[in-house]
Amino acid sequence: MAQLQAVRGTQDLLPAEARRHRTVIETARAVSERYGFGEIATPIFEFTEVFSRPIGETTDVVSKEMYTFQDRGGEEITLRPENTAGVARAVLSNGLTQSTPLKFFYAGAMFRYERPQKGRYRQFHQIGAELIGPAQPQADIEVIAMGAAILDELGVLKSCRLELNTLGDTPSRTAYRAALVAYFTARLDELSDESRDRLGRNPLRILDSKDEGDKALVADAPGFGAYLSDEANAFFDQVRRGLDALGIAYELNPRLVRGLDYYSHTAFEFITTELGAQGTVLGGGRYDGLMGMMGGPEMPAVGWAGGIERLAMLIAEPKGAPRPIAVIPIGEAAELEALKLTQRLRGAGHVVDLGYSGNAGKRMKRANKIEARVALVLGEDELKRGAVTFRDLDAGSQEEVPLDGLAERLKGLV
RNA sequence: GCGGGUGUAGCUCAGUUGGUUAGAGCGCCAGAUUGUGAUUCUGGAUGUCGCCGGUUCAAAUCCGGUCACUCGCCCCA
Repeated sequence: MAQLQAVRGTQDLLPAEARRHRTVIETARAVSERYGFGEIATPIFEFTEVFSRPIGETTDVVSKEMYTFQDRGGEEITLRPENTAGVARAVLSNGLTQSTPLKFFYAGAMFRYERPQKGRYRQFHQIGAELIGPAQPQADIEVIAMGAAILDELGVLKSCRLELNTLGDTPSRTAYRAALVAYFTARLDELSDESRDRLGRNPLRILDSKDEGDKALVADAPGFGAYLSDEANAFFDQVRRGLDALGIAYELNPRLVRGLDYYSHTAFEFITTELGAQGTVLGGGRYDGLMGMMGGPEMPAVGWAGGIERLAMLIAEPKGAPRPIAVIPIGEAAELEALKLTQRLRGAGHVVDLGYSGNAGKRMKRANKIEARVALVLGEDELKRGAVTFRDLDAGSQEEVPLDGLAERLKGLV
């Protein structure tokens, strides 16, 4: 058994679970289409630097969570830990910067070497949206609204809150970061080990520390407000006004920070209270710096990613396929005719199950087990008369129906 | 990467202070019913008690390690 386990942090999606995933993806895809987002699929692996440069060498994702390896040709390859960098790379590779705005939707597997937990896997799946080109706050608004619409359509928006923050423009953030580093460096010995570690990598994260000692320090730390430029403030105001106008409720959370370096301005997360610590179900923000960091032209953009596993846990049981028709041949002679009948019915769009073995009783049992709506019994007697015995499995009644009347009889039933 | 919990049949779980052949329900298979399901009745199969090692006359039970899941930290979707 030990040898036959799936690799830690990976899981098999059996049909019931796969259906839930599919519901999430198809719902998101349909909504994004209404917003004018076209689906894009980029490779599951890229050259390592596609991720390491823009995401940031010091981030957790790059420094300890990537699946990186050398391929047989000696290339440094990484399994994508997220898809924004891959999409940006595709935009540059394909020269799409000439035709902005670009609107992309995606769904697919991502890989991060983390300690697995409920809602956190090493191979996990995300849906996502990227809107590349527009610098206007309207883009942020539209992208957030689309995320909210998807959550709403999935029926999970009501159990989520939207947290919103601004990380300001780059000069604002750089100045603020420097102020924070100065403040915490002066109080280094009061800082928790973890936060001391964060000071070098992502000082903004300290603001969200759960350590009691840190919290006390954070309370007196400089606020971002003083460092926000007028432009950044005005931008954030417009985003908020837009959300207000659309009736999208949010809470301001000044401690909401993104772990990836390429973010700026708007940051947001839809968080559910129903999944414990892994409550962020969809999150993102503006990443004006990304395209430039990758060596392309400076080009503003905003987007988000949503966790399919997490969403799949929250949605209601999706409705299954229509109930099947069970075709039940009796006797050697009927086998081929049953096969042909099955094929014909499937061609006409019906869900049909043809059991492979067993006597009539066994096959009826199987029909019942798969919750067939009707059973069509085809034996030698029926063959002679060019008919089938039509058994209504709910009513428990049956009658003989000529083959050419079958379509009519099935109408409205399955 | 750090700390806690859990691991017994396909599933959900019992299993006493270590003591004979490890149990139940559900499910599965077969029969009652070889051309008719659900209900019912009868019978049956399935376990390296997560794995490796140790203690012991004796280990599902105690100890150590390990793997996996899980909760929190961390991080994020």
